Amino acid sequence: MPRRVPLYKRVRQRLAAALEKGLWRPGEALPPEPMLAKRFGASVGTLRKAVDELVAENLLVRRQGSGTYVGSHTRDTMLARFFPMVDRAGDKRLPQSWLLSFRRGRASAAIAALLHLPRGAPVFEIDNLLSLDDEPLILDRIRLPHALFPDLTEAIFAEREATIYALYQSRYGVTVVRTEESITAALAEERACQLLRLTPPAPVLRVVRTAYAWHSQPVDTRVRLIATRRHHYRSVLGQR
Amino acid sequence: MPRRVPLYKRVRQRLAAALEKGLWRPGEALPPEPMLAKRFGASVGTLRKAVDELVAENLLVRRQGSGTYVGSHTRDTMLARFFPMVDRAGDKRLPQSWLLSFRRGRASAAIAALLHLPRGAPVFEIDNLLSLDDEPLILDRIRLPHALFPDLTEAIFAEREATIYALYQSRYGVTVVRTEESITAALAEERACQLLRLTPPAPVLRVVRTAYAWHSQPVDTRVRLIATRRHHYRSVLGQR
DNA sequence: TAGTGGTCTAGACCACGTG
DNA sequence: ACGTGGTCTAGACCACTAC
Repeated sequence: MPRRVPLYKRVRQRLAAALEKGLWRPGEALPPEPMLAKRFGASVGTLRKAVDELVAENLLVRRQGSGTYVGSHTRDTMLARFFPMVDRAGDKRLPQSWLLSFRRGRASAAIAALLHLPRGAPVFEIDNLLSLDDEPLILDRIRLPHALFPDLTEAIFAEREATIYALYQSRYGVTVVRTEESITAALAEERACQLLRLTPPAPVLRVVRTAYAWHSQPVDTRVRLIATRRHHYRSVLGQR
Repeated sequence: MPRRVPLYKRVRQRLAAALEKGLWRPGEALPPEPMLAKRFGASVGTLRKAVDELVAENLLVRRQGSGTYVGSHTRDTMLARFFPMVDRAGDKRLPQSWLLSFRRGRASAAIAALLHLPRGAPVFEIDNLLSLDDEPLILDRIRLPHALFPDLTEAIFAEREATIYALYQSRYGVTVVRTEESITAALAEERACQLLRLTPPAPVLRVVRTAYAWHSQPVDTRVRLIATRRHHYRSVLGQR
């Protein structure tokens, strides 16, 4: 445990806290750097070092000549940061989404552990099918805590304008910053084969994905079956 | 195309070129920052910004009070950066390696494309089995270009002291900085089932991994079948 | 104790974007 | 033309490591 916390780390923390509190909305510009530096009692150089870290974590975006902005979940950031599937040519495109079912339920032991909830806590249970070019690609079984999304309804979910994460951010002030996925190989069950248009015995990727907001707060978790006929999961290890 | 390249970017390039040339060996310390700054005709602050970038890419490692060192492939870096498999508890351990076969061959069209070689160029063809706790986990079919590893023999490969990437680095001066993996689901063939101790029909992860050195120079490529009985592939998307 | 990288400052000038 | 972030400098002091 470091006794002495550097000034730029403390500035970083205070800035992050202000962002989390919603002091500036997603997409909105922060005050100019000299003003922020004065407010936090630091030099511009030190303030910049704090901002550098938040930019590296995609919480802030710098635009030279214009300003520093609060990061927001657009289709582009979604595709670049959270959608791992590429086609044979290595290209990415956002899939179409098809809502299969929307229910209220209670968290099982496994779901409760992943979402850091008490067992039996109310959750939304959503089944969703993602397709590219009318070919089914991903079957999602999503669970999200009632506590974070109190007034969510099937209509709100189905009629969202952008991605699911963008809905979390714009309507509930919850910003997903990281997801963790665990990938195994599995044989698709009969119903999954029908929905994904596969003929048994069909091997699929079985991905358990949990999304987190700041402070590693779990936002949603899903079990995802992926048909890798024409697309594959791309993973880059090492630098960058 | 930027007309004006910032000084710290030019310093970064010259530093990276010196590293690639092997001016300092992996694990060796660079000269102190004030001396490097003077050599490159920049202030210490600018030199530090260049070093920051190379540290972020894992090419350099800073140790306060001691110096700045050339990064080297230890078992730890291997595990942390290039080995994606974790057990149920989320823990990682390096697997044992078992050499199945070592041959000389010619690059097929597919291999040649991945390794940026002319078709038919000489390559080494290595089959390798990775196990954890005497349970087979990964079956690797590795291809590497003769050109990069001219005097490689089965004995040198089999009797290496550390990891394969560490061998590339210490004996051939080739440092892997990035790998790209494409993951699909597949059913293991009969021989793969035997080697991985699976009973058909057995779903496995089929991973095509290509490793790159600086300038995106391909170093090796492998087709890897992974049995996900007790371990899964962990992938983190978004920040960090 | 000497030498290393880590933090912090103050200020000058540049490149870019917006009006 | 103005205001923004981007680059670059010079120097002071701190924290850590090695001897």
